[in-house]
Parts: sequence; structure tokens; C-alpha cells
Amino acid sequence: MAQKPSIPKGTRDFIPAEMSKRKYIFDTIQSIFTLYGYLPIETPAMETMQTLMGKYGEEGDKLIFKILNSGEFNQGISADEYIQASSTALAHKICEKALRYDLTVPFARFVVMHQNEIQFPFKRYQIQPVWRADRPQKGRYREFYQCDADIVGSNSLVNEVELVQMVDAVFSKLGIRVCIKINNRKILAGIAEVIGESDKIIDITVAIDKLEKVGIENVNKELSDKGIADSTIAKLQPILELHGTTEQKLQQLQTILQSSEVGKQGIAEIEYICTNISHMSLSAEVELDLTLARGLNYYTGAIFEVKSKDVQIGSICGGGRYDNLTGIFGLPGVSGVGISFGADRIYDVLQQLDAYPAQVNQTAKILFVCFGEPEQQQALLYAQSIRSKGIACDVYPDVAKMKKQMQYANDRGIPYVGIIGETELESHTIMLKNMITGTQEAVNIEQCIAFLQK
RNA sequence: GUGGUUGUAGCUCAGUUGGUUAGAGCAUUAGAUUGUGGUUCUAAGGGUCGCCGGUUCGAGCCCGGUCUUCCACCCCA
Repeated sequence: MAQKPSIPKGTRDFIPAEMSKRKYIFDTIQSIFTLYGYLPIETPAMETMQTLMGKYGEEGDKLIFKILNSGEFNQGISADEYIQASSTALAHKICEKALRYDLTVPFARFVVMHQNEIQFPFKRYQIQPVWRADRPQKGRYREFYQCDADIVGSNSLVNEVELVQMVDAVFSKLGIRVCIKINNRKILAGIAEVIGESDKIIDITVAIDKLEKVGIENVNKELSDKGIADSTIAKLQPILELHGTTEQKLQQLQTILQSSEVGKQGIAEIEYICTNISHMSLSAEVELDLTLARGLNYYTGAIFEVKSKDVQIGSICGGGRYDNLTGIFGLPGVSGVGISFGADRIYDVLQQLDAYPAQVNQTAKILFVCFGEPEQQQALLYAQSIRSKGIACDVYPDVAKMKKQMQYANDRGIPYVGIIGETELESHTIMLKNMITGTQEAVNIEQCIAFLQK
């Protein structure tokens, strides 16, 4: 026998039962995106190395899947070079393409390349897989889908407000209780400025990001490991210990960040977003979380992260404002803000909550069960007229035992079965059986259609 | 990338200090039932015990390597 087949680490197959659930998630997200006026685009699975490298920080570069050049990729590399070069330097020599790591950077590239074909402000959505050479864990895969909605070419905070609204719409439609955490990079910058460590802002945010997880002592320890003076860490304490409602937190921040222009700007932005949201009676909880940092280093303004309240799985959605992402590709002055839904994690959450609507597993509404070939031919005609009314209909393709045909309907959750035998054929009727109640009655095709349309 | 963990039928798992032909439940297929599914009963198919090597008269069990799974870190959807 041949060797057992396998698929690469961190990838998955999806059987029909899983696909219909996944499709339900994608369709829900897509319908909301469309509802808010976003337009679809797609970009290639692979980008040039140049486009991707250096956009996600040093760690990110390592997690990008590189594609080996085709043909004689090792030509022009000496043995010395091969042994001595760092793996990234070597990668640049033998790879000119890589798999996309997210949808935001390819989108920035897209905007620059198509700047004369699109009108700003440009709202796009994109639902495609991305790849990361991460070590897999629960809710962490090497191939997974992102569902992104971004708007570029507008500085207005209205966009941020609308994104929060959209996040709320998606999760309430899916029936997932969530907490939307918001923060602002400018506030984080302000904090760094106030304590006099502006150049260490990355280290500081990475450290305080872990507050909830490891506790304040460990955060302080990490800060001091990173070479931040104890007196400076002491200045940070009142910020880490902030609590109360969003209004109260903002009020306290006002005084702490008094001397920082950026900081005050960040506060004003958050205030604008929060006041507007408060008028909208969202079902999700919105919370200002100063420990929210988000690793991607291209965010410059508001940042968002969404967590499920009932399932622990990390964030299921995240995003923020990036002021100059297209600048790297030669188009400065275009601000963007966007949000990304992690469909695979949302799937895991729904799976754990068992919160799928019943019709997700339904294929056809009616199955024709026939006893012989003449009956089948009649069923094909009936099926055609039922389908013409937009009702999903299936005809069992083989002349098989009734039990087998009924079981087919049962396994697939088909709610009605139309039985056709000699008697029905003669009287031009269908024995319409309800598979849930078990009752049945003889009807003609018009009655049958009318019944199914109800 | 670092440290740990897991692997026996499609799935969930048994398998005695190393000892004949590796088991169960569920699932699948067929029959009981030639015009009626879910329940029940009967039977069948399905395993190079993740893979490669070693120790041994003998390995599912012991040892080494490798791959995979899951977990923590890193980072993140």
C-alpha cells in the first residue's frame, strides 16, 4: 500500500459539514461589509519579497513563508555564501516571492498600484487566506482566512465609529457576545513622552500589553530588564492602575498626559469615538483598555481588538488606523483605518458555543424518492419546476431501496421527501412526506410548490 | 525560534513486568424489512500500532532519531 498521505503542519481540510458552517460565517461578514458600502477586491496569494519584508518587524519577517525560486535557484551562490549568509540574506538571494502574511500590506500595495483607477475615500473588503510560519496551537493555524474591511484616503474619525458599529453588527448577527477593546497609539506615545522614554515606546507597549496575563510585578520586571529606570517605572504605575468607567479613565488621563500634545490628541480621538458610540446602543461592550498595544508596528492612531466573552481563544478581530502605510510604496499622505475578522477563530468560538442556526446544515428542501426509471423521469420534470421557483431540490440519482433513499434525506437534514411510485405516476401526484413529523399526503405539483414556498 | 507534551481502525479510547492471530463503542456497508427514514437485532469490511533505526529468541510496550498533535514562551487572527 502507498504511504499514508498527509497535509502540512498547521493546515486543514474541510469536509462539507464544516464548509457550510464556514460559509455561513463568511456570508454573514460579507453581507455586513456590503451593507456598509465596502467593495470587494482580491490580490494574489503571493507577493514579491520586497513588498512583504520589513513591514511586520523582525519577528514578522521570520514568520513569512518564502517561495523558493523555480529553476536553478542556487546558481550564482558560492558554497561560502551558502554557509555564511544569514538565513534572511540567503532567503533574499533564492526567493523573490512569498505568501501573503496579512491582507493590509498587500492592500496598501494595491492602492498605490491602482491609485488612478480608484476614487478616494476608498472602502474595500477582502476575504482571503493568509499564511504564517508560526508554530500552530489552538486557534492558531499556518493557513487561515482574514476578512478585512479598510477605508483609505479619509482622516475622519467617522470611519472609526463606523468600524466599531460594523464589528458590533457582525457579532450580534452571529450571536457571539463580545467585548470591543479600544485604545490609541497616540495615548501610548503620550505616556512614553510623559515618563521621558519616547524612544522605548515599543518595549513599553509590549510589556504593558501583558498586564492582564502576567500581573503588574512581572510587567515591571520586564520593563526594568529592558533597561528602563526604576524611577521611570514608578511614574508608570498610576497609569497601569487606572480603573473605572471609560469616562473616568479618560478624565484621569487628561491630567496625567497634560504636558503631551500627542497624548491629548489621542484622548480627544477616543472621546469622539466613545461619545458617538454611546448614542448607538450597541449590544457589544466597548471598553477603553490602555494595555491594548497590538504588535503590528504600522498602527498610528486608534486600535481595536475584539474578544469573545464566553470562549477563551485570543482576539477574534482586530484593527486600527495607520497613517502612512502607502508611503512605503511611494504614495505618501494617504491615511487608512481598517478591521480584520479572524474567521477561523470565529468558527472555533461558534463551534464551542454550538451557536449555528439550524438551516446551516440543510442542503435541499425536498428530495425525490423514486421506485423506477419512469418515476425518475417524472421527478426530473417536477424538480425542474420546483427549482425554477428558487427552491433547492434534489433527486436521488439511483434506483435504490426506499430505506436507502430515505436515509439519504435524513442524513442531510432534508425536511421533505417526495415519493413517486406507480400509483403516483398514474394519478399525477406526489406523496409529500414531512421528515420531521412523519406525516404525508398526496398532492399535485402545483400544491407541492405552493406548500414548499410557504 | 525555545521548553514540554501527544500518536493504536474514519472518530473516541482499551491493550497486564516485553510473549501466539492487537480489542471495544460509535461511524461505514449489507441483511432482518420487494411502498417509508431516525429505534432495535444480525453480520461484514476496515490496523505495516505515526515513520526510520536500535536492543531482544521475541517490541504496540524498552532506547535513539524524525514527523505530527496539543500546551507554555515569543508573537498573533
